[in-house]
Formats: sequence, structure tokens, C-alpha cells
Amino acid sequence: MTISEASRIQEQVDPAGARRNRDSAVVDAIIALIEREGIGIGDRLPPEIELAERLGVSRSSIREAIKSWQSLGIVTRNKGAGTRLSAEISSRSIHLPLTLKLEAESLIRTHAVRRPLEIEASRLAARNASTQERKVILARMAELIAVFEAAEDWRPADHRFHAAIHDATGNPLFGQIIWQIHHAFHDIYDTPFGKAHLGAATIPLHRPLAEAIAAGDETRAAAVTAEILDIVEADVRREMEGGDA
Amino acid sequence: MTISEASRIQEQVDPAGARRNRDSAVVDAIIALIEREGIGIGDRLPPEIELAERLGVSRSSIREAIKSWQSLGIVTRNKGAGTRLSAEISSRSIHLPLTLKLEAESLIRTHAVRRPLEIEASRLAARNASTQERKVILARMAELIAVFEAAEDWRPADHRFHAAIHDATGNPLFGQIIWQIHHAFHDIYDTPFGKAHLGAATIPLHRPLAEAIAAGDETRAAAVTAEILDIVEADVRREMEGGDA
DNA sequence: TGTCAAAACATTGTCTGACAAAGATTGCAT
DNA sequence: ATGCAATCTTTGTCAGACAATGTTTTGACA
Repeated sequence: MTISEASRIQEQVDPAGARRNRDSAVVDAIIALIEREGIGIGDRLPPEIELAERLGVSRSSIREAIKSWQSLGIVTRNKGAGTRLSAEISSRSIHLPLTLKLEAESLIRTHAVRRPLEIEASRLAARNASTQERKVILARMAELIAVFEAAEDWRPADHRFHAAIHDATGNPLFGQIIWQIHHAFHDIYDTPFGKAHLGAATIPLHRPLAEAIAAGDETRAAAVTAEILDIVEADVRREMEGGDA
Repeated sequence: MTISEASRIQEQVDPAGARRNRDSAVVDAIIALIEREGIGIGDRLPPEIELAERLGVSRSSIREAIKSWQSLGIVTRNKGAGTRLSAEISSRSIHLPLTLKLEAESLIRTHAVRRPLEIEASRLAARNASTQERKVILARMAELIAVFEAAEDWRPADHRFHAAIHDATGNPLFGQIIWQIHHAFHDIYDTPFGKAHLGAATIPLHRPLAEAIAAGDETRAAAVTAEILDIVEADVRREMEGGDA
């Protein structure tokens, strides 16, 4: 028995363990393969035909398994280009799909959820950030303000700044949830309400926020974050009314 | 042209509007069909073959479209029995798939996210609840304490109590997100850490919480909620260390 | 006539094979 | 080297078949 034969057998979908439907077994087998080969975010998965051969199932089954990952945002597929991993996945990943109804109120409601999360994230970052992470936050703040004053599009820099705060909480869930909430809406309106850059008035406030976190002042970090979010919410409400009228 | 022919044409997937991939077009077409036929939660969808014929695409395409709904928890499929809608879906639904990594820290991390959401929910409930909703919260609290003092399983009553608070926020997202987070973990450990009823010590605190919300005292509602969550978190940490040792 | 088991049917699950569409790569001419 | 065309690779869609498993109907029997 050659090595490749042995590995092929090891890779095959376990038919005995398929007390659930085969689909779960295929998903598990692909996850195991991903872990074994060390495929990370941005890397390509093997093509469907190869997966089908190695796992001993048909291409349809592979497609259906990967299809579910696509809708969960774990992979992106492109004709001719292959399938790439866009989020971490492992046997210990779980997925909680939220379905919510998009209505006039949705943006405000989403904001109401984001608000306590962002405030808590700022507080935790002020408490838990390492020296290195505090430096990164200050640096991102400097970049953001520079871009803003140059009158360029400051939103990418804004995202990087807030991502640095989320990283510094020591709890990746904050970043994930906030990012996904943002992402879900970004999918729908590319720029919400046309070209309005909501929250531009908050940019100067990002300096005291960064400084409060860097100084470990939880209370002040939370207060400034609340202030920023209030301004953004006011902007959103104004745009909504303006759009309706 | 017969009526059935006309409706068939009306139903067909619009090939011109398929600037995105066809899959989105198929999904949109099925959603339109669901809305037109008034299919609600628990109802059966037409069989795949019929959908394929009516929408003018192959059964594989139908399957892949519905597959993505399955992974999002919108439908459940059963061999021989058909496909049933298990969540509301409309052209105005959006889906927020969260993927999180399950590790030793997960329960604590999840709790850290739940904490600000629950506190904010209590605050909003105290501010926004209608008279009727305040009555419901008090009633649920009374039930909970009765069950607890009878030494029965109080967790269902606990869920109903907190669900009443979430309902009273006026923002369904709080209830959805908290419930789904809870549900995701419930899927994995049926009872976390065996039969331990974490947070039993918090039940007496539910009375002042309900009363604070009923009285509209935001500050006190938030404070009591924080106290409850602190006790639960301490319980979780104790169990985790006990389990490791 | 009522009940229960078996047969027929309906519906999703999987497989095979084929071609289309579009990105990636290669090789050639300049 | 560069640009362009041909070729290859990979995902997307289609068609048809059979398997697996609920659901409904039928029919025998008490």
C-alpha cells in the first residue's frame, strides 16, 4: 500500500458514522482535510473534482456541502478561479445564522444593538489591552485623522481603528459580531443613503477615545464611545427623515 | 395563451436581471413565489421538481438555492416528506451568519457579549415597556419564583421571563441575538457541565429586577441585571475550574 | 364496518456525465 | 520583455437515473 493510497483511505467519508445525513459527514470530512492541510483564510481549497475523488463522493455532494459554507460566508467561489476560504473554520467552529427583517427601522435597531457592544468593547480594551495594542490603537487613530483632514475617504481607516479596539478586548466575539452586523448592511446599500458619509462629525472625537483607551481610563473610553454613537445615530435618523420627506 | 401558461411565464427566473449569478435570481424567484402563495412558517414548499418546472431552471439549481436556506436555518428538508419553512422569509429579510470558534474560553466569551446586551435590554425595557408588558414581566417573575421555590426545573420559566423583557425593549433584535447565542450553545452541550443549574442563586434577584422595570427605573434595572450576570459568570468560572481540576 | 399491514406513491438525497462560462496560464509573435 | 491569442482549469448549470425514506392508498381480515 502506497502512502497516497493510505491517505486516501484515511480521508474518505466515514459511511458508518453517517447516522446523520451524508451531508454532515462530507462537511466534517472537508473540515478535517482543511485542518490537516493547514488551509487558512485566503487560501484556495482543492477543486471540487479533486475533493470528490479524495473523499469518495460525487461532485454534487461536494458542491452542496460547500454551498452551505458559501451562504454562511465561510468561502467565496469564483468561476475559473476556485474556492477560497474567507473565514476561519475548524471542527470547533459553530455558526449562528440570524435572520432579521429589513424594514425602515432596521438600521436604527441594529444601531441600538451595536451601541452597548461598542461601549463594552471600548471599556474592555481600556482594561485589557497590551502595551503593543495600545500603541496600535494610537497609530490607527493618527492615520484616521490624517486621512480625514486630507478630505479623502476615511471609512477604511475608521474600520481599521475600530478593529484595533475590538482586537484589544481580548475577546474576538466583539469584533466578529460587530463586523458581521456592519457587513450585512454593507451588502445591501453599498453606501447607505447614497454618498452620505454618516458620522463624519465624530472623527475628531476619535482622538480622546484612543487616548482614553491607551491610558486605561475605562469610564472615559465608554463615555466617548457613547458620544460617538449618539452622533452617528442622530445622523442616521436625520437621513431617514430626509429620505422619507 | 392559457392562464397557467401566463403564470408560468410570470414566474420564470428573469435571465436579464441576472447580473449577479443565477443563484441569486433563483433565490429571488423562490422568495417571490413564497410571498405570492402566502406560504408561512411550518407550511410546505412545492417539491423541487415542480419548482424547477415552474421557474424554468434545473432541479440542481433549485436544490443549491434551497440548500443555502437550509444552512441558514430557514427551511428544513426531509426525505420523502418535503421541505418546510421554519423561519419567516421575504424579500426584505437579511441574514447575519456568525461563525465562532468553540474553545474552552467560548462560554465566558459568549457571556461577555451577552452581558452588555442584557443590561441594555433591561434598561430599554424599563424605559419603553407598555403597561401591558410591565404586567407580563411581573407575572412571569411570579411564576419563576414559584417554580424555583417548588424546587422544580426553573429554566423554562427563566427563559420566559427574560423573553418578556426582550419583547418589552421594542427592538426584536435583542431577543433574537441573545436567544440565538443561547441556542447555539444549547445545541452543543445539552446541559452545560452536566446537570449543574448555573445561576440558581440569582433567582431571588429576579424580583427586584422585575419591579425596577415595572417601575421604569432604568438605573436600578441595569444594576440588578449586572449583578445577576456577575453571579452567573462566577458560577461558570467555578464550574470550569472544577471541571479542569 | 373498523383496523392494520402491505403496496403504491411522492419527495428528497446521491450519483454520473456532459457542456457552458469565465478566470488563470501558457506560448507565440512582435 | 510585452501584449495578445489559444489553451487549460475550475466553478455553474443542466439532464437523467436510481436510492432512501416518509406519506397515502388499498385491501384483507376480523
